[in-house]
Amino acid sequence: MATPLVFDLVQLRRGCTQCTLRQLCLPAGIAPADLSRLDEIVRRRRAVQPGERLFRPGDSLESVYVARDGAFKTISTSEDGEEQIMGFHLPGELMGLDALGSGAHRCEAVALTSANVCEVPFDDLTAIAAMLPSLQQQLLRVIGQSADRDHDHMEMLAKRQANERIALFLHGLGERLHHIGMSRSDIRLPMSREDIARFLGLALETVSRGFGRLQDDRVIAVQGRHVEILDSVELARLAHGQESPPPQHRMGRGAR
Amino acid sequence: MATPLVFDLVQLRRGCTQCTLRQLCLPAGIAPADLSRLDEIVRRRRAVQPGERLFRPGDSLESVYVARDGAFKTISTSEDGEEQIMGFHLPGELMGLDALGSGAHRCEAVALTSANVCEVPFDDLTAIAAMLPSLQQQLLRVIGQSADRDHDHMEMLAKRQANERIALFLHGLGERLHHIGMSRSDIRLPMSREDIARFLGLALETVSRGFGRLQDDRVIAVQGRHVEILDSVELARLAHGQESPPPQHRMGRGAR
DNA sequence: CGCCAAATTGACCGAGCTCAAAACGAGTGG
DNA sequence: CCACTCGTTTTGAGCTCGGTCAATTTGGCG
Repeated sequence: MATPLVFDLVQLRRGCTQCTLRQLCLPAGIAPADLSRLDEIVRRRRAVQPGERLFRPGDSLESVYVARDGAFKTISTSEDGEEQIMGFHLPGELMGLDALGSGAHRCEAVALTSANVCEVPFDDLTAIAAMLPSLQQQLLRVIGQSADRDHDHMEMLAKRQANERIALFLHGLGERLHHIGMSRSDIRLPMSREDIARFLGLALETVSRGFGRLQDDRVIAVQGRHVEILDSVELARLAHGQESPPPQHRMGRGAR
Repeated sequence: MATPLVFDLVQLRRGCTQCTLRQLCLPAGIAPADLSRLDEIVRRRRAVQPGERLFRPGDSLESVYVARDGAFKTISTSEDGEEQIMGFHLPGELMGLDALGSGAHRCEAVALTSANVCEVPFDDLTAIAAMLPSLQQQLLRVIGQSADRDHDHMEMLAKRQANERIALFLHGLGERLHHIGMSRSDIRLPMSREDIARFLGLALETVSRGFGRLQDDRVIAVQGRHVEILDSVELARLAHGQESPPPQHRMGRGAR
Protein backbone atom coordinates (compact mmCIF):
# COMPACT_ATOMS: atom_id res chain seq x y z
CA MET A 1 0.00 0.00 0.00
CA ALA A 2 2.77 2.47 0.88
CA THR A 3 4.74 4.02 -1.93
CA PRO A 4 8.20 2.49 -2.17
CA LEU A 5 10.72 4.25 0.01
CA VAL A 6 12.95 5.12 -2.93
CA PHE A 7 10.27 7.28 -4.45
CA ASP A 8 9.80 9.10 -1.16
CA LEU A 9 13.46 9.85 -0.94
CA VAL A 10 13.54 11.28 -4.42
CA GLN A 11 10.52 13.40 -3.62
CA LEU A 12 12.06 14.58 -0.39
CA ARG A 13 15.28 15.65 -1.98
CA ARG A 14 13.51 17.81 -4.47
CA GLY A 15 12.89 21.31 -3.24
CA CYS A 16 9.81 23.47 -3.12
CA THR A 17 9.93 23.89 -6.89
CA GLN A 18 8.90 20.29 -7.40
CA CYS A 19 6.61 19.95 -4.43
CA THR A 20 3.03 19.03 -5.20
CA LEU A 21 1.94 21.29 -2.34
CA ARG A 22 3.73 24.40 -3.51
CA GLN A 23 0.50 26.14 -4.49
CA LEU A 24 -0.84 25.79 -0.94
CA CYS A 25 2.30 26.34 1.05
CA LEU A 26 4.74 29.18 1.53
CA PRO A 27 5.93 29.19 -2.10
CA ALA A 28 2.49 30.12 -3.47
CA GLY A 29 2.70 33.18 -5.67
CA ILE A 30 6.47 33.45 -5.59
CA ALA A 31 8.42 33.76 -8.80
CA PRO A 32 10.55 30.68 -9.66
CA ALA A 33 13.69 32.81 -9.57
CA ASP A 34 12.98 33.86 -5.98
CA LEU A 35 11.85 30.43 -4.95
CA SER A 36 15.40 29.16 -4.87
CA ARG A 37 16.14 31.61 -2.07
CA LEU A 38 13.45 29.99 0.02
CA ASP A 39 14.59 26.56 -1.04
CA GLU A 40 18.06 27.22 0.30
CA ILE A 41 16.92 27.75 3.86
CA VAL A 42 14.41 24.92 4.09
CA ARG A 43 16.12 22.34 6.22
CA ARG A 44 16.46 18.70 5.29
CA ARG A 45 13.02 17.20 5.09
CA ARG A 46 12.79 14.60 7.78
CA ALA A 47 10.61 11.64 8.57
CA VAL A 48 8.78 11.56 11.90
CA GLN A 49 7.12 8.68 13.67
CA PRO A 50 3.59 8.64 15.06
CA GLY A 51 3.62 10.26 18.50
CA GLU A 52 6.81 12.18 17.83
CA ARG A 53 6.81 15.88 18.77
CA LEU A 54 8.04 18.75 16.64
CA PHE A 55 8.12 21.12 19.59
CA ARG A 56 6.89 21.34 23.16
CA PRO A 57 5.35 24.09 25.26
CA GLY A 58 8.06 26.49 26.39
CA ASP A 59 10.44 25.69 23.55
CA SER A 60 11.68 28.91 22.03
CA LEU A 61 10.67 29.59 18.45
CA GLU A 62 13.35 28.15 16.19
CA SER A 63 11.47 27.02 13.13
CA VAL A 64 8.08 26.67 11.59
CA TYR A 65 7.08 23.33 10.13
CA VAL A 66 5.00 22.06 7.25
CA ALA A 67 4.00 18.47 6.72
CA ARG A 68 4.40 17.08 3.22
CA ASP A 69 2.25 14.13 4.13
CA GLY A 70 0.75 12.73 7.31
CA ALA A 71 -1.15 14.63 9.96
CA PHE A 72 -0.45 16.42 13.22
CA LYS A 73 -2.31 17.73 16.22
CA THR A 74 -1.37 20.72 18.34
CA ILE A 75 -2.20 20.49 22.03
CA SER A 76 -2.35 23.18 24.65
CA THR A 77 -2.10 21.95 28.22
CA SER A 78 -3.65 24.31 30.73
CA GLU A 79 -2.23 24.69 34.24
CA ASP A 80 -4.85 22.36 35.68
CA GLY A 81 -3.74 19.56 33.38
CA GLU A 82 -6.61 19.72 30.88
CA GLU A 83 -5.42 19.04 27.36
CA GLN A 84 -7.21 21.07 24.74
CA ILE A 85 -6.58 20.26 21.09
CA MET A 86 -6.06 23.52 19.27
CA GLY A 87 -5.99 22.16 15.77
CA PHE A 88 -5.30 19.35 13.36
CA HIS A 89 -2.75 20.03 10.68
CA LEU A 90 -2.81 18.55 7.21
CA PRO A 91 -0.05 18.73 4.60
CA GLY A 92 0.68 22.29 3.52
CA GLU A 93 -0.57 23.89 6.74
CA LEU A 94 2.06 25.67 8.79
CA MET A 95 2.76 24.67 12.37
CA GLY A 96 4.63 26.57 15.04
CA LEU A 97 3.04 29.99 14.59
CA ASP A 98 1.71 29.77 18.15
CA ALA A 99 5.08 31.08 19.31
CA LEU A 100 4.84 34.34 17.37
CA GLY A 101 3.44 36.34 20.25
CA SER A 102 5.84 35.46 23.03
CA GLY A 103 8.73 33.85 21.20
CA ALA A 104 8.07 30.53 22.94
CA HIS A 105 5.69 27.80 21.92
CA ARG A 106 2.44 27.47 23.83
CA CYS A 107 1.45 24.19 22.23
CA GLU A 108 3.07 20.92 21.46
CA ALA A 109 2.83 19.47 17.97
CA VAL A 110 2.41 15.70 17.90
CA ALA A 111 2.43 13.49 14.81
CA LEU A 112 -0.77 11.47 14.45
CA THR A 113 0.68 9.32 11.69
CA SER A 114 4.09 8.76 10.26
CA ALA A 115 4.90 11.88 8.30
CA ASN A 116 7.50 13.91 6.49
CA VAL A 117 8.03 17.50 7.46
CA CYS A 118 9.89 20.48 6.12
CA GLU A 119 11.49 22.70 8.71
CA VAL A 120 12.02 26.40 8.04
CA PRO A 121 14.25 28.34 10.46
CA PHE A 122 12.15 31.30 11.42
CA ASP A 123 14.84 33.96 11.53
CA ASP A 124 16.01 33.04 8.07
CA LEU A 125 12.44 33.07 6.84
CA THR A 126 11.74 36.60 8.08
CA ALA A 127 15.10 37.80 6.79
CA ILE A 128 14.33 36.59 3.30
CA ALA A 129 10.73 37.77 3.54
CA ALA A 130 12.01 41.29 4.11
CA MET A 131 13.79 41.07 0.77
CA LEU A 132 11.07 39.34 -1.23
CA PRO A 133 7.78 41.27 -1.04
CA SER A 134 5.85 38.36 -2.53
CA LEU A 135 7.14 36.05 0.20
CA GLN A 136 6.36 38.57 2.92
CA GLN A 137 2.85 38.83 1.56
CA GLN A 138 2.46 35.08 1.36
CA LEU A 139 3.79 34.64 4.89
CA LEU A 140 1.19 37.05 6.21
CA ARG A 141 -1.48 35.30 4.17
CA VAL A 142 -0.54 31.90 5.57
CA ILE A 143 -0.56 33.30 9.10
CA GLY A 144 -3.96 34.80 8.37
CA GLN A 145 -5.30 31.49 7.09
CA SER A 146 -4.15 29.86 10.28
CA ALA A 147 -6.04 32.52 12.21
CA ASP A 148 -9.08 31.86 10.01
CA ARG A 149 -9.04 28.22 11.05
CA ASP A 150 -8.84 29.22 14.71
CA HIS A 151 -11.71 31.53 13.95
CA ASP A 152 -13.82 28.69 12.55
CA HIS A 153 -12.86 26.61 15.53
CA MET A 154 -14.07 29.28 17.94
CA GLU A 155 -17.39 29.56 16.15
CA MET A 156 -17.74 25.82 16.33
CA LEU A 157 -17.04 25.79 20.07
CA ALA A 158 -19.50 28.58 20.75
CA LYS A 159 -22.20 26.96 18.63
CA ARG A 160 -24.39 24.94 20.89
CA GLN A 161 -25.48 21.62 19.40
CA ALA A 162 -23.08 18.69 19.66
CA ASN A 163 -24.39 17.23 16.40
CA GLU A 164 -23.69 20.47 14.59
CA ARG A 165 -20.10 20.46 15.79
CA ILE A 166 -19.59 16.90 14.65
CA ALA A 167 -21.14 17.51 11.23
CA LEU A 168 -19.10 20.69 10.85
CA PHE A 169 -15.94 18.83 11.76
CA LEU A 170 -16.49 16.04 9.25
CA HIS A 171 -17.58 18.40 6.52
CA GLY A 172 -14.65 20.73 7.09
CA LEU A 173 -12.17 17.87 7.20
CA GLY A 174 -13.55 16.53 3.91
CA GLU A 175 -13.13 19.91 2.27
CA ARG A 176 -9.60 20.30 3.54
CA LEU A 177 -8.64 16.85 2.33
CA HIS A 178 -10.16 17.59 -1.05
CA HIS A 179 -8.16 20.79 -1.13
CA ILE A 180 -4.91 18.83 -0.98
CA GLY A 181 -5.96 16.41 -3.66
CA MET A 182 -7.48 13.61 -1.63
CA SER A 183 -11.00 12.25 -1.64
CA ARG A 184 -13.48 14.55 0.06
CA SER A 185 -15.87 11.72 0.89
CA ASP A 186 -13.70 8.72 1.65
CA ILE A 187 -11.84 9.58 4.80
CA ARG A 188 -9.36 7.70 6.92
CA LEU A 189 -9.35 9.62 10.20
CA PRO A 190 -5.82 10.06 11.54
CA MET A 191 -7.04 10.90 15.05
CA SER A 192 -8.85 9.04 17.80
CA ARG A 193 -12.37 9.73 19.03
CA GLU A 194 -10.85 11.25 22.12
CA ASP A 195 -8.78 13.64 20.03
CA ILE A 196 -11.89 14.68 18.13
CA ALA A 197 -13.77 15.13 21.39
CA ARG A 198 -11.09 17.34 22.89
CA PHE A 199 -10.97 19.33 19.67
CA LEU A 200 -14.73 19.85 19.68
CA GLY A 201 -15.05 20.46 23.41
CA LEU A 202 -17.23 17.38 23.90
CA ALA A 203 -17.02 14.07 25.72
CA LEU A 204 -15.71 11.24 23.62
CA GLU A 205 -18.92 9.28 24.14
CA THR A 206 -20.86 12.16 22.64
CA VAL A 207 -18.68 12.07 19.54
CA SER A 208 -19.22 8.35 19.23
CA ARG A 209 -22.98 8.76 19.58
CA GLY A 210 -22.95 11.60 17.07
CA PHE A 211 -21.21 9.41 14.53
CA GLY A 212 -23.75 6.71 15.21
CA ARG A 213 -26.65 9.08 14.68
CA LEU A 214 -25.23 10.30 11.38
CA GLN A 215 -24.81 6.72 10.31
CA ASP A 216 -28.41 5.83 11.26
CA ASP A 217 -29.54 8.77 9.14
CA ARG A 218 -27.52 7.49 6.17
CA VAL A 219 -25.43 10.66 6.05
CA ILE A 220 -22.16 8.84 6.63
CA ALA A 221 -20.91 5.28 6.93
CA VAL A 222 -18.55 4.70 9.81
CA GLN A 223 -16.27 1.79 10.47
CA GLY A 224 -13.78 2.63 13.15
CA ARG A 225 -11.55 5.32 11.72
CA HIS A 226 -12.85 4.91 8.22
CA VAL A 227 -15.63 7.37 7.43
CA GLU A 228 -17.46 7.66 4.15
CA ILE A 229 -19.60 10.70 3.50
CA LEU A 230 -22.73 9.43 1.76
CA ASP A 231 -24.75 12.63 1.60
CA SER A 232 -22.50 15.64 1.50
CA VAL A 233 -25.37 18.06 0.98
CA GLU A 234 -27.23 16.86 4.04
CA LEU A 235 -24.01 16.91 6.06
CA ALA A 236 -23.43 20.51 5.10
CA ARG A 237 -27.01 21.37 6.07
CA LEU A 238 -26.58 19.77 9.48
CA ALA A 239 -23.28 21.58 9.90
CA HIS A 240 -24.96 24.91 9.41
CA GLY A 241 -27.63 24.49 12.01
CA GLN A 242 -30.61 23.13 10.10
CA GLU A 243 -31.93 20.23 12.09
CA SER A 244 -32.81 17.05 10.27
CA PRO A 245 -36.56 16.54 9.70
CA PRO A 246 -38.62 14.32 12.01
CA PRO A 247 -37.61 10.64 11.86
CA GLN A 248 -40.70 9.10 10.22
CA HIS A 249 -39.83 10.44 6.76
CA ARG A 250 -36.10 10.24 6.96
CA MET A 251 -35.62 6.79 5.43
CA GLY A 252 -36.33 7.81 1.88
CA ARG A 253 -34.36 11.04 2.00
CA GLY A 254 -30.79 9.98 1.34
CA ALA A 255 -31.69 7.13 -0.99
CA ARG A 256 -33.42 8.75 -3.90
CA MET B 1 -15.28 63.72 34.46
CA ALA B 2 -14.13 63.74 30.82
CA THR B 3 -10.84 65.37 30.00
CA PRO B 4 -11.37 68.72 28.25
CA LEU B 5 -11.61 68.39 24.48
CA VAL B 6 -8.64 70.65 23.88
CA PHE B 7 -6.33 68.29 25.67
CA ASP B 8 -7.62 65.39 23.57
CA LEU B 9 -6.94 67.27 20.38
CA VAL B 10 -3.40 68.02 21.43
CA GLN B 11 -2.88 64.39 22.33
CA LEU B 12 -4.36 63.24 19.05
CA ARG B 13 -2.16 65.47 16.97
CA ARG B 14 0.92 64.12 18.58
CA GLY B 15 2.28 61.08 16.86
CA CYS B 16 3.28 57.68 18.11
CA THR B 17 6.35 59.20 19.74
CA GLN B 18 4.24 60.91 22.35
CA CYS B 19 1.57 58.26 22.70
CA THR B 20 1.18 56.76 26.15
CA LEU B 21 0.45 53.42 24.51
CA ARG B 22 3.56 53.27 22.40
CA GLN B 23 5.12 50.54 24.52
CA LEU B 24 2.15 48.27 23.87
CA CYS B 25 1.35 49.12 20.29
CA LEU B 26 3.14 48.83 16.98
CA PRO B 27 5.94 51.25 17.93
CA ALA B 28 7.24 49.03 20.73
CA GLY B 29 10.93 48.31 20.34
CA ILE B 30 11.43 50.63 17.39
CA ALA B 31 14.21 53.20 17.42
CA PRO B 32 12.99 56.80 17.66
CA ALA B 33 14.65 57.61 14.35
CA ASP B 34 12.64 54.92 12.59
CA LEU B 35 9.47 55.74 14.44
CA SER B 36 8.92 58.83 12.34
CA ARG B 37 8.54 56.59 9.28
CA LEU B 38 5.67 54.84 10.94
CA ASP B 39 4.27 58.11 12.16
CA GLU B 40 4.06 59.43 8.63
CA ILE B 41 1.68 56.76 7.44
CA VAL B 42 -0.62 56.66 10.45
CA ARG B 43 -3.75 58.38 9.25
CA ARG B 44 -5.45 61.18 11.12
CA ARG B 45 -6.69 59.87 14.43
CA ARG B 46 -10.42 60.09 14.39
CA ALA B 47 -13.21 60.04 16.93
CA VAL B 48 -15.88 57.36 16.64
CA GLN B 49 -19.30 57.18 18.26
CA PRO B 50 -20.70 54.22 20.19
CA GLY B 51 -22.15 51.74 17.71
CA GLU B 52 -20.05 53.02 14.82
CA ARG B 53 -18.28 50.40 12.68
CA LEU B 54 -14.66 50.46 11.58
CA PHE B 55 -15.24 47.78 8.95
CA ARG B 56 -17.85 45.22 7.97
CA PRO B 57 -17.71 41.63 6.80
CA GLY B 58 -16.67 41.49 3.17
CA ASP B 59 -14.86 44.83 3.19
CA SER B 60 -11.48 44.43 1.60
CA LEU B 61 -8.48 44.95 3.85
CA GLU B 62 -7.50 48.61 3.67
CA SER B 63 -6.19 49.42 7.11
CA VAL B 64 -5.63 48.05 10.54
CA TYR B 65 -6.88 50.03 13.50
CA VAL B 66 -5.82 50.69 17.06
CA ALA B 67 -7.92 52.40 19.68
CA ARG B 68 -6.24 55.07 21.75
CA ASP B 69 -9.09 54.96 24.22
CA GLY B 70 -12.53 53.38 24.36
CA ALA B 71 -13.41 49.79 23.58
CA PHE B 72 -14.55 47.73 20.61
CA LYS B 73 -16.05 44.35 19.89
CA THR B 74 -15.52 42.25 16.77
CA ILE B 75 -18.47 40.18 15.64
CA SER B 76 -18.61 37.29 13.24
CA THR B 77 -22.06 36.60 11.81
CA SER B 78 -22.46 33.02 10.62
CA GLU B 79 -24.66 32.18 7.64
CA ASP B 80 -27.54 31.17 9.87
CA GLY B 81 -27.61 34.60 11.48
CA GLU B 82 -25.96 33.72 14.79
CA GLU B 83 -23.68 36.48 15.96
CA GLN B 84 -20.56 35.27 17.72
CA ILE B 85 -18.37 37.81 19.44
CA MET B 86 -14.78 37.04 18.53
CA GLY B 87 -13.12 39.48 20.84
CA PHE B 88 -13.15 42.69 22.82
CA HIS B 89 -10.46 45.19 21.99
CA LEU B 90 -8.91 47.59 24.43
CA PRO B 91 -6.60 50.50 23.63
CA GLY B 92 -3.35 49.36 22.05
CA GLU B 93 -4.78 46.12 20.63
CA LEU B 94 -4.83 45.88 16.85
CA MET B 95 -8.08 45.34 14.98
CA GLY B 96 -8.57 44.26 11.40
CA LEU B 97 -6.13 41.37 11.26
CA ASP B 98 -9.02 39.01 10.55
CA ALA B 99 -8.67 39.96 6.88
CA LEU B 100 -5.07 38.74 6.58
CA GLY B 101 -6.00 35.32 5.26
CA SER B 102 -8.41 36.18 2.49
CA GLY B 103 -7.86 39.90 1.99
CA ALA B 104 -11.42 40.64 3.09
CA HIS B 105 -12.74 41.14 6.59
CA ARG B 106 -14.69 38.31 8.18
CA CYS B 107 -15.79 40.31 11.18
CA GLU B 108 -17.26 43.68 11.83
CA ALA B 109 -15.67 45.96 14.42
CA VAL B 110 -18.18 47.95 16.47
CA ALA B 111 -17.37 50.66 19.00
CA LEU B 112 -18.78 49.90 22.45
CA THR B 113 -18.05 53.38 23.73
CA SER B 114 -17.02 56.64 22.17
CA ALA B 115 -13.40 56.20 21.16
CA ASN B 116 -10.45 57.55 19.26
CA VAL B 117 -8.72 55.32 16.76
CA CYS B 118 -5.55 55.38 14.74
CA GLU B 119 -5.81 53.97 11.24
CA VAL B 120 -2.80 52.43 9.55
CA PRO B 121 -3.04 51.67 5.81
CA PHE B 122 -1.99 48.08 5.56
CA ASP B 123 -0.04 48.24 2.31
CA ASP B 124 2.03 51.14 3.62
CA LEU B 125 2.60 49.26 6.84
CA THR B 126 3.98 46.16 5.15
CA ALA B 127 6.05 48.26 2.79
CA ILE B 128 7.74 50.03 5.67
CA ALA B 129 8.00 46.84 7.67
CA ALA B 130 10.07 45.34 4.84
CA MET B 131 12.57 48.15 5.33
CA LEU B 132 12.61 48.24 9.12
CA PRO B 133 13.42 44.84 10.59
CA SER B 134 12.38 45.93 14.06
CA LEU B 135 8.96 46.93 12.77
CA GLN B 136 8.55 43.70 10.84
CA GLN B 137 9.40 41.82 14.00
CA GLN B 138 6.99 43.87 16.07
CA LEU B 139 4.23 43.44 13.50
CA LEU B 140 4.61 39.68 13.68
CA ARG B 141 4.68 39.86 17.46
CA VAL B 142 1.46 41.86 17.57
CA ILE B 143 -0.20 39.44 15.19
CA GLY B 144 0.99 36.61 17.40
CA GLN B 145 -0.39 38.26 20.51
CA SER B 146 -3.73 38.55 18.79
CA ALA B 147 -3.56 34.84 18.02
CA ASP B 148 -2.68 34.21 21.67
CA ARG B 149 -5.87 35.94 22.76
CA ASP B 150 -7.90 33.82 20.31
CA HIS B 151 -6.06 30.88 21.77
CA ASP B 152 -7.11 31.79 25.31
CA HIS B 153 -10.62 32.33 24.03
CA MET B 154 -10.74 28.86 22.52
CA GLU B 155 -9.55 27.28 25.73
CA MET B 156 -12.22 29.18 27.58
CA LEU B 157 -14.92 27.98 25.20
CA ALA B 158 -13.81 24.37 25.40
CA LYS B 159 -13.55 24.50 29.20
CA ARG B 160 -16.78 23.25 30.63
CA GLN B 161 -18.02 25.17 33.66
CA ALA B 162 -19.95 28.39 33.06
CA ASN B 163 -18.66 29.85 36.33
CA GLU B 164 -15.09 29.23 35.27
CA ARG B 165 -15.64 31.08 32.03
CA ILE B 166 -17.13 34.04 33.81
CA ALA B 167 -14.36 34.19 36.40
CA LEU B 168 -11.75 33.85 33.67
CA PHE B 169 -13.37 36.64 31.71
CA LEU B 170 -13.44 39.05 34.63
CA HIS B 171 -9.96 38.16 35.77
CA GLY B 172 -8.54 38.49 32.28
CA LEU B 173 -10.29 41.78 31.68
CA GLY B 174 -8.91 43.14 34.94
CA GLU B 175 -5.40 42.15 33.96
CA ARG B 176 -5.72 43.70 30.53
CA LEU B 177 -7.04 46.93 31.99
CA HIS B 178 -4.21 47.01 34.49
CA HIS B 179 -1.80 46.48 31.63
CA ILE B 180 -2.90 49.74 30.02
CA GLY B 181 -2.67 51.68 33.23
CA MET B 182 -6.19 51.42 34.58
CA SER B 183 -7.45 49.89 37.77
CA ARG B 184 -7.40 46.11 37.74
CA SER B 185 -10.14 45.80 40.33
CA ASP B 186 -12.52 48.68 39.69
CA ILE B 187 -14.06 47.98 36.33
CA ARG B 188 -16.65 49.80 34.28
CA LEU B 189 -17.77 47.18 31.76
CA PRO B 190 -18.12 48.69 28.28
CA MET B 191 -20.24 45.78 27.04
CA SER B 192 -23.69 44.42 27.83
CA ARG B 193 -24.46 41.10 29.49
CA GLU B 194 -25.59 39.84 26.12
CA ASP B 195 -22.23 40.74 24.59
CA ILE B 196 -20.44 38.91 27.36
CA ALA B 197 -22.72 35.91 26.89
CA ARG B 198 -22.08 35.73 23.17
CA PHE B 199 -18.37 36.07 23.82
CA LEU B 200 -18.38 33.25 26.36
CA GLY B 201 -20.73 30.99 24.43
CA LEU B 202 -23.39 31.13 27.17
CA ALA B 203 -26.95 32.40 27.57
CA LEU B 204 -27.15 35.90 28.93
CA GLU B 205 -29.16 34.69 31.92
CA THR B 206 -26.32 32.36 32.82
CA VAL B 207 -23.88 35.27 32.82
CA SER B 208 -26.19 37.27 35.06
CA ARG B 209 -26.55 34.35 37.46
CA GLY B 210 -22.80 33.81 37.42
CA PHE B 211 -22.22 37.43 38.41
CA GLY B 212 -24.79 37.02 41.15
CA ARG B 213 -23.09 33.90 42.50
CA LEU B 214 -19.70 35.64 42.58
CA GLN B 215 -21.29 38.52 44.43
CA ASP B 216 -22.94 36.21 46.97
CA ASP B 217 -19.53 34.67 47.57
CA ARG B 218 -18.00 38.13 48.16
CA VAL B 219 -15.58 37.71 45.27
CA ILE B 220 -16.91 40.70 43.36
CA ALA B 221 -19.40 43.51 43.89
CA VAL B 222 -21.68 44.13 40.94
CA GLN B 223 -23.91 47.07 40.24
CA GLY B 224 -25.06 47.01 36.65
CA ARG B 225 -21.98 47.56 34.55
CA HIS B 226 -19.82 48.53 37.47
CA VAL B 227 -17.84 45.59 38.81
CA GLU B 228 -15.43 45.67 41.68
CA ILE B 229 -13.11 42.75 42.23
CA LEU B 230 -12.99 42.18 45.99
CA ASP B 231 -10.92 39.01 46.12
CA SER B 232 -8.60 38.80 43.18
CA VAL B 233 -6.86 35.67 44.47
CA GLU B 234 -10.10 33.77 44.83
CA LEU B 235 -11.24 34.97 41.41
CA ALA B 236 -8.05 33.65 39.86
CA ARG B 237 -8.54 30.32 41.63
CA LEU B 238 -12.07 30.01 40.29
CA ALA B 239 -10.85 30.96 36.83
CA HIS B 240 -8.40 28.09 36.83
CA GLY B 241 -10.85 25.38 37.65
CA GLN B 242 -10.66 25.05 41.42
CA GLU B 243 -14.20 25.00 42.69
CA SER B 244 -15.04 27.15 45.66
CA PRO B 245 -15.22 25.23 48.96
CA PRO B 246 -18.58 24.20 50.48
CA PRO B 247 -20.67 27.19 51.57
CA GLN B 248 -20.60 26.76 55.36
CA HIS B 249 -17.03 28.03 55.75
CA ARG B 250 -16.94 30.54 52.96
CA MET B 251 -17.91 33.61 54.95
CA GLY B 252 -14.59 34.08 56.67
CA ARG B 253 -12.46 33.37 53.65
CA GLY B 254 -12.36 36.65 51.81
CA ALA B 255 -12.48 38.83 54.89
CA ARG B 256 -9.21 38.20 56.65
C1' DC C 1 -5.60 -17.35 21.09
C1' DG C 2 -5.45 -13.80 24.54
C1' DC C 3 -4.39 -9.09 25.64
C1' DC C 4 -5.10 -4.21 25.72
C1' DA C 5 -6.49 0.07 23.83
C1' DA C 6 -10.15 2.07 21.26
C1' DA C 7 -14.89 2.43 20.39
C1' DT C 8 -19.72 1.63 21.23
C1' DT C 9 -23.85 1.40 23.95
C1' DG C 10 -26.81 2.08 28.06
C1' DA C 11 -28.65 4.44 32.21
C1' DC C 12 -28.73 8.27 35.02
C1' DC C 13 -28.38 13.02 36.39
C1' DG C 14 -27.20 17.82 36.65
C1' DA C 15 -25.53 22.21 34.48
C1' DG C 16 -27.25 25.40 31.77
C1' DC C 17 -30.84 26.71 28.12
C1' DT C 18 -35.53 28.31 27.37
C1' DC C 19 -39.53 30.73 28.29
C1' DA C 20 -41.67 34.07 31.17
C1' DA C 21 -42.14 37.69 34.42
C1' DA C 22 -40.54 41.17 37.35
C1' DA C 23 -37.25 44.80 38.72
C1' DC C 24 -34.25 48.34 37.55
C1' DG C 25 -32.21 52.52 35.29
C1' DA C 26 -31.73 56.06 31.98
C1' DG C 27 -34.08 59.27 29.22
C1' DT C 28 -38.07 62.17 27.89
C1' DG C 29 -41.88 64.89 28.31
C1' DG C 30 -45.60 66.84 31.04
C1' DC D 1 -40.92 66.25 40.55
C1' DC D 2 -43.44 62.59 38.79
C1' DA D 3 -45.22 59.52 35.11
C1' DC D 4 -44.17 56.88 31.29
C1' DT D 5 -41.40 54.30 28.11
C1' DC D 6 -37.93 51.38 26.52
C1' DG D 7 -33.91 48.67 27.04
C1' DT D 8 -31.18 46.14 30.19
C1' DT D 9 -30.64 43.14 34.01
C1' DT D 10 -32.24 40.07 37.40
C1' DT D 11 -34.94 36.25 39.08
C1' DG D 12 -37.88 32.07 38.75
C1' DA D 13 -39.44 27.38 37.14
C1' DG D 14 -39.14 23.53 34.16
C1' DC D 15 -36.90 20.64 30.83
C1' DT D 16 -33.28 18.86 27.81
C1' DC D 17 -28.84 18.03 26.05
C1' DG D 18 -24.81 16.20 26.95
C1' DG D 19 -21.52 14.73 30.73
C1' DT D 20 -20.38 10.90 33.83
C1' DC D 21 -19.98 6.27 35.18
C1' DA D 22 -20.06 1.60 33.84
C1' DA D 23 -20.47 -2.41 31.02
C1' DT D 24 -19.70 -4.45 26.48
C1' DT D 25 -17.90 -4.97 21.94
C1' DT D 26 -14.51 -4.39 18.56
C1' DG D 27 -10.09 -4.40 16.44
C1' DG D 28 -5.07 -4.57 16.18
C1' DC D 29 -1.06 -7.22 17.36
C1' DG D 30 2.23 -10.24 19.58
